Amino acid sequence: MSQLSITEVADQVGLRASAIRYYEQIGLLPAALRVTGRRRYDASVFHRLAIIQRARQLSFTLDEIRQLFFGFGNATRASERWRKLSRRKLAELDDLTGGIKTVRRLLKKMMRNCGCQTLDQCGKRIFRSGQGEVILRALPANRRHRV
Amino acid sequence: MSQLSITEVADQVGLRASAIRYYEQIGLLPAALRVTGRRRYDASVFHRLAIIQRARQLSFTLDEIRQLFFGFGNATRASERWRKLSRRKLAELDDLTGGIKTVRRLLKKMMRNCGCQTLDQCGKRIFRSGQGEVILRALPANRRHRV
DNA sequence: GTACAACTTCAAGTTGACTTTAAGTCAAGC
DNA sequence: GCTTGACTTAAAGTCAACTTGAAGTTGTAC
Repeated sequence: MSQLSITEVADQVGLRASAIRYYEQIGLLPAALRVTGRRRYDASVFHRLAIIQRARQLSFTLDEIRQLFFGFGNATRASERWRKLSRRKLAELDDLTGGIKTVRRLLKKMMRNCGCQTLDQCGKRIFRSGQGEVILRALPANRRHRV
Repeated sequence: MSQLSITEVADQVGLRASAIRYYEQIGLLPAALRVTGRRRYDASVFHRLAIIQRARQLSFTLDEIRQLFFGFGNATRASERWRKLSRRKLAELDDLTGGIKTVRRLLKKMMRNCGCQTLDQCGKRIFRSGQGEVILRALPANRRHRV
């Protein structure tokens, strides 16, 4: 019964087969059983993939998901693992939100105050006023790229 | 007087020489005057770079900065160019902020509600509950990487 | 017996904004 | 004449998370 091909699994969870192979390759999924060379899956792969996809949805990187699986002592409860990683991620999101707010403020200021005819005028003004730094750290993209 | 080497320019604006060469290569900076093969700059490069750096700070991509310079009719005022691009960027940031809020909500929910002992338990629950999609589009990183 | 689909592996390609490296050029100082 | 240092170019490397491509294998359908 529970002998699904990689394509069947991929279709059911909305991933490409290549993504599943990739997850196996980087150790996020255990090496699947092979039958005459082809991967065969049982239902347990859906639980693993559900965690991975939920974690991706929570903006965790594959590396962080690896930490979720393997970065804790064996006795550490799943809930504690999630909480630890989630706290870190919330802090990251706070940073990012702060950066976005700063950028929004600057954008609005630019829209309000710039009356330059030419970009060269603009450049001179900006140059004279010196420039501040805003460092934005980006969210892991979480894209479904379906190319 | 106004004959600066690429390193002098780079140091003054806090970029690497390689970044300036790269900007020239992709057409963001006009090809610099060469004296026996070496680039020589006058003060005007600072105005160009000031715009580029301010735009980067506003989270514009190099491609968007190219639009700022070359994507408008010659008669279009600088202020109007900025406003058009800024409006678009603000909309992007709104999307991103929305995505972040969703992720924050989900992270907190996970922290509150998960009491799983094992990740497999977790996986089963998540799998049974089906999964929603959150697509986050990331900010251009704006990093000073100074490796 | 052979065509075909569906898989396999391994390597290389994608994106953006650069950096790094390799190999070469040039003027100045000794 | 030779070294040094600052530059030049073109090409390749970086990061993440995959995808794509090439070349090969397998079981089944005709």
